[in-house]
Amino acid sequence: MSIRIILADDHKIIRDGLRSLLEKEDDIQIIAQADDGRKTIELVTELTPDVVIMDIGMPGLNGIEATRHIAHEFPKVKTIALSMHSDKRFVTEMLKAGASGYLLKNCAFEELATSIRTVVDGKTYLSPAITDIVVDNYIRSTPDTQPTVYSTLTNREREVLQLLAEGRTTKQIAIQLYVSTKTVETHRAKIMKKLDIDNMATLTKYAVREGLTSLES
Amino acid sequence: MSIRIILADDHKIIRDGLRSLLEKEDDIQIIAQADDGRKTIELVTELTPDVVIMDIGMPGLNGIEATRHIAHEFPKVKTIALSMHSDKRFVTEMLKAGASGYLLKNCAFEELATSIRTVVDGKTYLSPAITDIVVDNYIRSTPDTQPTVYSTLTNREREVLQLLAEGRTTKQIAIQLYVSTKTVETHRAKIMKKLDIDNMATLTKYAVREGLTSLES
DNA sequence: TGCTCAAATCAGGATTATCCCTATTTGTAT
DNA sequence: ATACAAATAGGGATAATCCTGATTTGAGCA
Repeated sequence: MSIRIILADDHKIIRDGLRSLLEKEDDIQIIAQADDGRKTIELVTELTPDVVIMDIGMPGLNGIEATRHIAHEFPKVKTIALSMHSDKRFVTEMLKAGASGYLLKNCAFEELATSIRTVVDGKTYLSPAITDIVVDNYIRSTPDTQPTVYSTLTNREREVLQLLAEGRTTKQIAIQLYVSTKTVETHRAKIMKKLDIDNMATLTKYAVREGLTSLES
Repeated sequence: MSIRIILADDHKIIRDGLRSLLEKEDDIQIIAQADDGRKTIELVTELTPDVVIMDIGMPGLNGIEATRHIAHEFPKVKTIALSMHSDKRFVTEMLKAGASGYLLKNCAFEELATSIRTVVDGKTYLSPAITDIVVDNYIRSTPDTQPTVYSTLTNREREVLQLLAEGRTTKQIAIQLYVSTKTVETHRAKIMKKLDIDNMATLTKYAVREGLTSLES
């Protein structure tokens, strides 16, 4: 009895490629494909597959919401997230939603096959890069709260980060906050250390992703 | 004599999938793969393939710049753009850069195979959705309503901007481009003057909006 | 052919920003 | 009462930035 799989990704050629790869495995069988979250849920309801390979970024209903729904309604159906992002928030949300695996799109095919057999076996499979994030998060987490990257920054640090990401100089920020430039420097250094970022370009992108500033201007 | 192809995409599993699909075609042969623009150029120089399947969004040197370089240095090597975007600006720039084909990632595999044979035959292949854009543009033949990074910045400046927005230091960029740090500084200064931007945060946002770099990482 | 101009390259020197380390004060939770 | 994180800030070394000026190369054109 082979493992029955539904592929969900909004890019057809990627689905085709994955199908072509998976067809080579004797114990794996693609039974359907979907290009958005809603379609995926319909197919799962109809076919109850063993595994869903789920892209995160899909139009309409995204992969995270679809996974949440499937995990709730069909606990036996395992979901493996296939994502371009190693962004912590996506990982966190996807795992909270009930995914049994999380793979990055730059992984090798062997990893996909391995992950499928792993989740069918009732275990969790994560890409190595993802494991790092999850472990890191676990180490930092207290029994009570599950701190996100966002909550690791203090109010003052977020304030400074926002101003930095809006393009202000250290001096301007110091004047605006009525502190010395050295203080602003210290805040920035702590922010960067906490986020493991060492340049303004990456820091700016982080701030945009976190909604602290917009892409405009 | 089969068609010799180089695959360039920064996601390994996508390359694997495409390879798996293309291997089924008797007249098509994958001779190498690359995960960024610079590597692609090196491989083209070394192997002179018939066709390069080129992802647009790659780190370091992006697909548009790589295509421009290849089309100029190796006119016999055909490039097919494989993109998630149907954004007019990407299409325009990719075709201007010298691409012989433009496919959307949600196309069917048959289209990819067809496009390869079409460009080898010396013709141009466009996804239907792309054809609409190009035809629409041709009919109206209006100049671009708003200038993009491609009209205001030189090739070298765009290259530097992309690296800056990816978080590289001046020194790293100088080393990568085999020029002095002073040269990189000059490019950056010119970029900022042209765009009327005076800080890295705003410059990074600009690069993201223009598609030179992604928000991730 | 010679001219012009933009693009790409780089230097010197002055000014700022950043990095790394250390330290004090203050509020808060136990 | 104490322990700890947050906010503040300085000193000194290193690196980036700003401003000015200069050379080379190639493309376009009278």
